[in-house]
Amino acid sequence: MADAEEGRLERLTGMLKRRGIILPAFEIHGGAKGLYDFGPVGGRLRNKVNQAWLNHWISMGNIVELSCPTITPYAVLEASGHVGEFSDFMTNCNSCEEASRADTILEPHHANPDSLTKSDLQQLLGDVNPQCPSCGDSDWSPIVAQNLMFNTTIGAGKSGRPGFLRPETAQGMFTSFSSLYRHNRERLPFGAVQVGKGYRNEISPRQGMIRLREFNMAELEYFIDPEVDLEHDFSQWASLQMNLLSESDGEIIMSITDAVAKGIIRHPTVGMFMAKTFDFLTNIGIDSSKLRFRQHQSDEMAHYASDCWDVEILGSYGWVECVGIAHRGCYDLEAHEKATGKTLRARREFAQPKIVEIDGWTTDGATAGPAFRALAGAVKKAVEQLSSTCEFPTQVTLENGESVTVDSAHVKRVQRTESISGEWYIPHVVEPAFGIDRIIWHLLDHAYDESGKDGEEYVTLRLNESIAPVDYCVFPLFEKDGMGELARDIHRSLCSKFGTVSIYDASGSIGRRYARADEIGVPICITVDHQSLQDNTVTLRDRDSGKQSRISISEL
RNA sequence: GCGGAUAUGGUGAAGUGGUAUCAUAGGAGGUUUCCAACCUUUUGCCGGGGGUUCGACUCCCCCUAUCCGCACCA
Repeated sequence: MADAEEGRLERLTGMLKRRGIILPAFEIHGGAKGLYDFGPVGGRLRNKVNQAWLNHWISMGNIVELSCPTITPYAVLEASGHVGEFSDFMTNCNSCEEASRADTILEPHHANPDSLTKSDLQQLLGDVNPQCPSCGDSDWSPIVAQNLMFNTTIGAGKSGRPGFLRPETAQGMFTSFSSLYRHNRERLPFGAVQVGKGYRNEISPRQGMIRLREFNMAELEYFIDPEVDLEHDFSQWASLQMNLLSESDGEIIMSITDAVAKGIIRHPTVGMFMAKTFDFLTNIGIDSSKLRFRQHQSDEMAHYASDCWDVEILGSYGWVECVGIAHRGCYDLEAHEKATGKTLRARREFAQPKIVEIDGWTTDGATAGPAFRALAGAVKKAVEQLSSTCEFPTQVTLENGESVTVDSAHVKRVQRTESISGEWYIPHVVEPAFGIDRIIWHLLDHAYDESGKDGEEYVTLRLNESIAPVDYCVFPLFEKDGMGELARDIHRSLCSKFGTVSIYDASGSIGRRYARADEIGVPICITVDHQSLQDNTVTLRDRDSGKQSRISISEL
């Protein structure tokens, strides 16, 4: 069984290469690890999957599409935590030049070296001075952070600023929050989607398209008010049993509706995106029996996340994570706020304005200014903290620790009633993130059917019509007597329709041409024969059933 | 990054210290050709770089890529 599966995987990748779907990139120069081409057929496939994905989310009505640069300044990814999180700290042995990870060689000397900062590690390395695992010497170079992101310089020469190729598309959507907020008339919830390239300089790309250095990702950021319980209508998924691997209950079969009701899915909006993700994947042709949701363990989730579910799809490489749906809290917007000092918030109006009685003190600028000079600002702050019953003169302690005497001439009473109509808050984010390459791989894997009609070796790629890269093949039964010309006319007229792709093929026997079309998953083949010349009808042949029907050319 | 295996037409394979064989696919022509039919003809390959040798696809070294473990990781 394993051998048969192995053979299948090789035949599948061979076919993908032979037919121009997925190929190793730059092969004539020896190739490059972790980089793939989508070929003349695959390019269109990728595009259709991207478009289906965009359409699926934009149809929600409150989701907009963004396109942000892949080149990203250092500061953005520093704020997001990627500069720190995506790093390994490396040190070189000065004797044998062997590179080692600092946290690995310090493992015997610290409970959790992974948690240390660079300078802590450097300190510990100097104190312990461990032996090189390779040559036994103890002479280490300074620690350098080796990041899994691709470095680049934005600009030339001295004006160049450090940057990276983005490791995910999400950050651009967070940094665009203000624009999104304005566009959506300052009302939550709303979302933004983006499909595009991401880059990670993986130590070891493996397993074909499963781990790449440049990959296609599609991410959605859905901004919500944490204090509003969104109403999601789960009724359409109520009877749909899902394969769930939950953190507390293990493997269970349950509808998403029930899992949300029981609190297994901790947030209804996460549940809603899980259900809609299921719809998307099955709509484009992922086999629902080879799909499951796996909840992250608490220690596996990023510290800021409150719930995270992966969609795993079963294929030739086993269960592979293809989508992650995470409740990220306010982490991202807050991180960019902290780093920039800009406000990335939404406003929440109170049902009833809050009436606040203010009764206290402030300074009188005319007297306090000359009296306290440079300290006047700090004195004002301190005085505004004083109770309304305070009596002057009094000693106040300033921020810098100094103590000054404030007397009644420096202050004035403040008594007023304020009505506060609302407040600003940092929205929370639910993020479904899709690995498009991995999804495409599984679409192909699930669609690849080697079962010939009579036990013969015959390949059909049973791709869903919505993503099939070629819509029609047009064949003249013979390329003579005018059949070729008629077939070319039909081909041209199909191609001129928006979004329709047709292939004209007149070489080889008709059976061979059907076989070629089946192998790249063309749903419908159109054949022009002698009868076509007389009555303007053609044969339509359906890929999956093989059934033929005659229809008039005008009905195509 | 460590260990192991591999690298020959587009694809899948065979083989040799003296430039390569087979199947399949592709092009052209023929055949009333509807599920990889047939006939003729044609195109196309030793991953890259060094070394040994009169001569290297073959032997040696390095590199690159692929696959499998380990490690790492959306």
